[in-house]
Amino acid sequence: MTMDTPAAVVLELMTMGQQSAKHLGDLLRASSPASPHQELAAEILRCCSRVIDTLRAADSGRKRKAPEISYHQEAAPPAAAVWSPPPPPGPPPKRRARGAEAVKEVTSGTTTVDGFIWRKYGQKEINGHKHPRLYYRCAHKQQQGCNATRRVQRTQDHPAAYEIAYYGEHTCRGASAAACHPPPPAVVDFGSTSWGSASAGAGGGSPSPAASVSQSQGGGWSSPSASASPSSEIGFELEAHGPWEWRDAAAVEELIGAAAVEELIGAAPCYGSGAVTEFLNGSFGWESVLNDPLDFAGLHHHIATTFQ
DNA sequence: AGGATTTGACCGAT
DNA sequence: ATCGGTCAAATCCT
Repeated sequence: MTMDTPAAVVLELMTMGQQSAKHLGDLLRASSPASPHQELAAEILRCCSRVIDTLRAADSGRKRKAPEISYHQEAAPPAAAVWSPPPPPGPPPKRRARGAEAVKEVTSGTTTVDGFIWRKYGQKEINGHKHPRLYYRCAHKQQQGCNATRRVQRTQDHPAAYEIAYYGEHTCRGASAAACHPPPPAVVDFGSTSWGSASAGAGGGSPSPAASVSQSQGGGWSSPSASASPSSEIGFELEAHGPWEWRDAAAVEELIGAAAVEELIGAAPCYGSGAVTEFLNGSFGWESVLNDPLDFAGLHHHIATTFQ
């Protein structure tokens, strides 16, 4: 891997972060051996290590593991989540079997931004659940016959968290991916560690009560002001084969997670070798990259920041 | 007016 | 028989 790829940039940054976290842990241990903050430093270290491991694994061409749920709020979220395998050949069943395999994620965020435009088509009270389950399908089902759907269920124990199950493949993302995907995020303000972007709100009635960026009707996108105030909450989502979302400042390390890494690898635009330095001083040219539909046509990459 | 969402009904899976 | 996923008419919103 070379520094020519975003993955390489991420790897180097994460390695630096890993060293910093280790240093922080040492400092905390030295100043206060019983400090509970050491665990925090250790957690950061673990996150960095996971990202690095994943990056290297991805670089060696390893495939992702079987589907699993990613818990954004949990202390030890799994490193990866994937789409369900492609449906078997033949006409798709009109109704999927109960408990059919799905890609699930639990997000603590108020927004559910995954780079796709979803249209709500149903809502149902579910036994044993206080909150109704919401049903969405890809907005491009009509034009492109995309069969991807998702189910959003507010979790019982964490009302602010949503469990989202994804079914089916986005057939609209192939040759006409650009038509399916919203334009890439417009603003990235790395200089203040706030990552700006368009937030989907998915247009389809996603549970996005606090979405800070609106999506204009018809799939158009508007962007947050570049001068928006910095945020302590960072939302970042990348989508390779499934949706990802991190919306917790404490999970910034998770932010550059496995999906991000694979995403960046998939993107593989060429960056200069000084990218890390540029990143750190806030001058890294992400914005132009993110605004270049050519780089993102085949990608499902979304970066979101909620300004508070 | 056209598109998006809501909501009751329908129907297949269990 | 019940549950849950989808349909589609009604309604809302821009």
